[in-house]
Amino acid sequence: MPELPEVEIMRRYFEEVALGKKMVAITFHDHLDKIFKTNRKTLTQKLVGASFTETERIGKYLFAKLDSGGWLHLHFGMTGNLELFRSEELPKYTRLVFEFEDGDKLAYRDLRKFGVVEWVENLADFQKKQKLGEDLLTISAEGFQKGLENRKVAVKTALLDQKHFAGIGNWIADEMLFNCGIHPQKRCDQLTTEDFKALHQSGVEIVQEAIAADTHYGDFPEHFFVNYRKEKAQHPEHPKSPVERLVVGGRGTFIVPEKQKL
DNA sequence: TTATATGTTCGATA
DNA sequence: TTATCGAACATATA
Repeated sequence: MPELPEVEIMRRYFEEVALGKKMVAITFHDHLDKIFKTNRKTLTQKLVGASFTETERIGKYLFAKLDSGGWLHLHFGMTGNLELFRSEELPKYTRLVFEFEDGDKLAYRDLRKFGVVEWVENLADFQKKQKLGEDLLTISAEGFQKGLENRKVAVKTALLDQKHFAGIGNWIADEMLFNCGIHPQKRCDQLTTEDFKALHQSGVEIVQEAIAADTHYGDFPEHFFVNYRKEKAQHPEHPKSPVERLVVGGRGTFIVPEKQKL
């Protein structure tokens, strides 16, 4: 589910349902423990008895501050999300539950277990160590260009790299490249300043619109290219140029050949 | 049975 | 030392 817009939507949801409420227990439900980069014992010590006081988001990384010190970092991988519940039965694919004093329970769910839950002391240090760039919504057009212009890799591959600016994922990258009429395999260092400007603007617009529309995967504004993001789909503006699938940087990539040429 | 999936990391190679 | 590439991770669905 989660690229920048959906993580932002989850951040807002997290604020609504979890902020300011004391945790009375947390329970773990991943026998591999792969998700928990901080061990169970430490997580329990940090969380139980504490409350969340505020949230932050950088790209696809969500953080919630603890009144006991430090932050909880949540990453949702490819298939993670949050769900408030009160029933005895766990929501499907629940890996961690936060139990609050008012009886609410918040499930961290993640089918494929590519997500991460961990405690971090300090956000700036974490960002540095993780080589996590500035959020796409706040980086300047110049900063955006700087992160890309000298790279020799395919532009799509560079857009997915989180180290210069953070938040773009596979469908947003395709959406931006379609909007700008740029072929995903074009090398970064072949692009013009106009291209970089257009990509930056397009990225910000897509993300803002997706957030405003409260978009979840499979539920996008009608004019988004992602709705035609499958092999042989016919985009209304390009009826004679059916959508083609390529693999770029190991990721499935969709283009309208007539509009995006190498 | 094979291919694909919204993300990131790690080891090999240049 | 840095940049790039491809495989790997775990699970479901078509």
